[in-house]
Amino acid sequence: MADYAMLLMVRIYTKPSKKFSAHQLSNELHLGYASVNKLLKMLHKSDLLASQRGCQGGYSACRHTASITLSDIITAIEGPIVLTSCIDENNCSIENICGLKNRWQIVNKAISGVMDDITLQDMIDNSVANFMHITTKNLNVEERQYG
Amino acid sequence: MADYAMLLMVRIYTKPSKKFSAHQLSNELHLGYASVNKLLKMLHKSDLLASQRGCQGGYSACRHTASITLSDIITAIEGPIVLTSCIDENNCSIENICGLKNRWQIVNKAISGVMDDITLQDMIDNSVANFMHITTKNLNVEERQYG
DNA sequence: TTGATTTAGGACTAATTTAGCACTATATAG
DNA sequence: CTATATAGTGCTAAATTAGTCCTAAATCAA
Repeated sequence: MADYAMLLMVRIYTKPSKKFSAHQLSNELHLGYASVNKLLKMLHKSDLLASQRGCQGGYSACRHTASITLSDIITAIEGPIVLTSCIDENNCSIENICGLKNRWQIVNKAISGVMDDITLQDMIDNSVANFMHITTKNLNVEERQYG
Repeated sequence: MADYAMLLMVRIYTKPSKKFSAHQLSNELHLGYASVNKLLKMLHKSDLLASQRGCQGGYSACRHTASITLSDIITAIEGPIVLTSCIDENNCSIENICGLKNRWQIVNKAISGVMDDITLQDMIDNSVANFMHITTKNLNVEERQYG
């Protein structure tokens, strides 16, 4: 679902001055109306979209694309990013036996960190350059395949 | 489940010369026998553990801890790491409308890359030093909280 | 004011996924 | 031969998730 949400965000933020109704987006992107409707509500609740009710209303951009991260969008739809249950909950029955909690926390921060680095602007701009800070920092991505 | 698998791996690879039966690990780590049994089979199938059947048999280390990554363990239990369905499957019905596939691929590689950088050795060693290459490269982790 | 449109919010249902369990076969040591 | 322990497969139940539905509230236009 988070990928649908990203698609909606890209569509709306590509034309920041326009208002988009759920019906319109559903038709344009060939996604089910009910799901689109629900996702838009969630994105608005997390302050990632402005909304206006009533006739001629709809959803629209409300922030700068560079200030919205992949993390923000995923969190809005799926809740906090947690690799293991021991991180945000305190219900791990084997916490004292396991002893890996602090290391999982670091791993989790590393993953979240990557998602914090990727902005909506990166997703809107279809150029490799916008991803260089990700690709060169973390891994061996062969850039030509995205050129 | 992947976190349980990691726990099993850490336990077994901490004493590489020993053989561990599923019953023994289940008791020691307070995890259900059936689940432990299943996970060990999967880890063996992915060549992350050696196994010996029969009386006095069990599972044991079969590789170097530095050559086993978090990626390996997660993949063994949960299959390929894919953020979005468009990445490994070809069943996305809106692929031509969406246009974000190549960017999702990069994001996915970034996440996988982090997990490729973390080894079983990192998880076994309970020191911050072993995670420095992750923490300093990717993000603003406050190191003191893990000291 | 009335009606059409469109979001807000919550509840409910159906589908999928996942965890947990059971059973049979195979291998090994004593 | 027997007890132990993994290998492999299939099934069941639980939990999660996707998708639907309904009612309320806001806005615009006739």
